[in-house]
Amino acid sequence: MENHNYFSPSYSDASSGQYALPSNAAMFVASSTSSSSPSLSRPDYAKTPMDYANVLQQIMNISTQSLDEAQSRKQALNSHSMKPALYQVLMEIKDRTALALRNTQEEEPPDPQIVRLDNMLIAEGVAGPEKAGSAAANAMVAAGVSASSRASPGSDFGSPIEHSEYRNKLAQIRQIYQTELEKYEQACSEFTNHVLNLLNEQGRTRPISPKEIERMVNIIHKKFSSIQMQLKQSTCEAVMILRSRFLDARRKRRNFSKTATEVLNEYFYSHLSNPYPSEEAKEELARKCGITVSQISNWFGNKRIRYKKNIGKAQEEANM
DNA sequence: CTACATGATTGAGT
DNA sequence: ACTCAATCATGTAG
Repeated sequence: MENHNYFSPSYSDASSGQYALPSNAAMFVASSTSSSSPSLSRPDYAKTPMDYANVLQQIMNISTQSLDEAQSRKQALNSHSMKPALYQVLMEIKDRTALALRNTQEEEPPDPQIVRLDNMLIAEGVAGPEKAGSAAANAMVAAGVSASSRASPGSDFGSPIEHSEYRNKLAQIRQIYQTELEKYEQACSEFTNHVLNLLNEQGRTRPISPKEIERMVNIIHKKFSSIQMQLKQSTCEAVMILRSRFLDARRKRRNFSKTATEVLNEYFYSHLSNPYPSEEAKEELARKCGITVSQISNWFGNKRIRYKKNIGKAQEEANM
């Protein structure tokens, strides 16, 4: 109850000092003691230039005060019975003004870009649940289909090596991605905690509403998620490069088996007058050779053009 | 390593 | 949708 009168002795070292309080401190005293001490309830502390001079003088004097004295004053102020109520009011005002303005353009939930990257990483088996190899295999099949028509998985000799190599690299990327992600998350929560502590600390000397804190946390998370997006972006790129390195059939071309070429050549030369197999014939050949229909089409396309070229060359030579 | 063979891709033409 | 022609990128024989 005698909290409020502790302001007066030290601040009134000049002449008429008992009103010369910092403005908020004055409000404090005024609101809590309006009836008991009428002189304090009047906000006339800044009525004359002299009062301003007083305030300034007192501010200047702060540096000469002893630490203990300042501490004890701080404590007294903090434990003032009206402080929570005052802070409550200030917080509400803050929420209604500044924060309300900025709240309007928040809440734009998941960034489509990051969703896209997430989906891709999950599809590639980099993010999401580990499926012990099958993820990589699935990714391979998917890649094959999307890249264009690919060979049937079973008949490709040499592919087991590719698979395991691809899996290894993918696992490596996955590993890096996850440790990095963990690091970011840790840093994020560390930083968030730090800020929360700071805000809690400051909450004792200035009004900070829970909403404000929440907003701050949101901002932090947004910043960190933009960093995460970069990580995801580069991981996606790495996967893409890996994919093109190992899955692009053009890069890892395998010659067809000897028997397959024999079968194809046999068909070609026995239908030399019209080397255009029908859809059914292609399917038949594909079955016999253990390759896909589109590979058959490729082969015949290449064969026709190259046969023609060879014939032309041979005739040129014959003419000479 | 070079030169040629070969499967796949691309773009134009129909 | 299919073919042709050119081209790419690898496989392989010398």
